[in-house]
Amino acid sequence: MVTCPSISIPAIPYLHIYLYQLNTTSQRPAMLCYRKGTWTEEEDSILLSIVNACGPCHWFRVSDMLGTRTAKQCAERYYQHLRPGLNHGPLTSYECFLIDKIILEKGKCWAYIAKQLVNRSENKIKNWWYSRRYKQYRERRGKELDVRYPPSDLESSDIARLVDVPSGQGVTKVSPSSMNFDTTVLEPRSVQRYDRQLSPKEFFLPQSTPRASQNRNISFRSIISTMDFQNAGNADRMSKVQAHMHALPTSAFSQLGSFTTLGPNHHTAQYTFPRYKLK
DNA sequence: AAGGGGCGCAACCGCATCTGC
DNA sequence: TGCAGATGCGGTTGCGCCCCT
Repeated sequence: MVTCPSISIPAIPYLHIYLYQLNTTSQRPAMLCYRKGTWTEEEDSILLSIVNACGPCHWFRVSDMLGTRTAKQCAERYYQHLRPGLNHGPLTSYECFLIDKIILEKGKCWAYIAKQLVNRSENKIKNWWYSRRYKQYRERRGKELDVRYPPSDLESSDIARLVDVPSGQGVTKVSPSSMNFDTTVLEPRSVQRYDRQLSPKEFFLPQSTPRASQNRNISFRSIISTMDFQNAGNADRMSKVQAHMHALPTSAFSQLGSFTTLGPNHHTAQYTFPRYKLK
C-alpha cells in the first residue's frame, strides 16, 4: 500500500487506490473524459494535493489521478498559476524594462525571461508583451506616430512597488531631451567582486564610483548594470541582487531623486526609476 | 439600461525537444 | 540508433470584465 502522509485522502477520493495501481502496474486507469475551460477551485486543490504528494512531474499520472484534465493542462495550470511563490501582481516598470532588454539581446525566449524575473510565469510575461505590442500597433495605425512611446501602464505605484515604497512617493517622468543615462559597463574586476560572498548592502554599492560607495549610495542604475552578468554566465547573480533589494524594508531607504532611461534599444520605451540610498 | 469595443488574462494548440527503452 | 511517450515552448484564441457612448 502506498502511503501519502502529506495529502488529505478525503479530498481526493480513491487517491490511495490510484497511487497503488500506478506504482504496481504500467497500465493507466480506463480512458477518462477530459474537459476544457476555466479550472474550478476543486480541480485546483486536487491538483495541488496530487503534486504535493507526487511532485511536479509525471503529468500523465497526475492527469489520470485528477481525471478531468489532460497531462498538458495539468502541467500548464501548475506552472503558470499554482506553483508556490508565484507573483500574480502586475509587472513592475523594472521588470518591463528587463523584458525589453532581454528580448532585444536574446529574442523572445519567454522561458528564459521568466527565469530572470523573480517568480513570474512565462504566460504573464508573454501576455504583457503581446498586449503592449497590440496596443502599439493600434496607436500607430490610428495616429501615424513614430515608434517612440511612453508605456501608459507604467505608473508610479508600479515603480514604488519594486522597492516596497508606498505609492505617491515622487517618481517623475522626464522629457527625452533631459535624459542622462549612465551606460557604464562594469569592468571584469567588478564581476569578480560580485562573485564573492557579499552582504546585501555591499551588493548594491556601485563598483565604478568610489564616492558613491563611500556614501553607501545605491541606485537602480547599479542593478541594471548587473544585467551585463547574463552575458558572462552570471544569470543567477542578478536574481540575487533583486532578491536582496526586495528583502530590504522601506524604512531602510531614503530617496535621492530619479533617473530616466530609454528602453534597451533606445527608441522604443522610456522608463523612469527612483534612486534611493540606504539610510 | 444596453451594447459594443478595449483590454487583461487564462487556456488552448501545434511544433520542438528531451528522455527512456 | 530509432521510436514513442513525455515535457517544454512560443504563438494564438477566446472569455469575461470594465468603460464609454
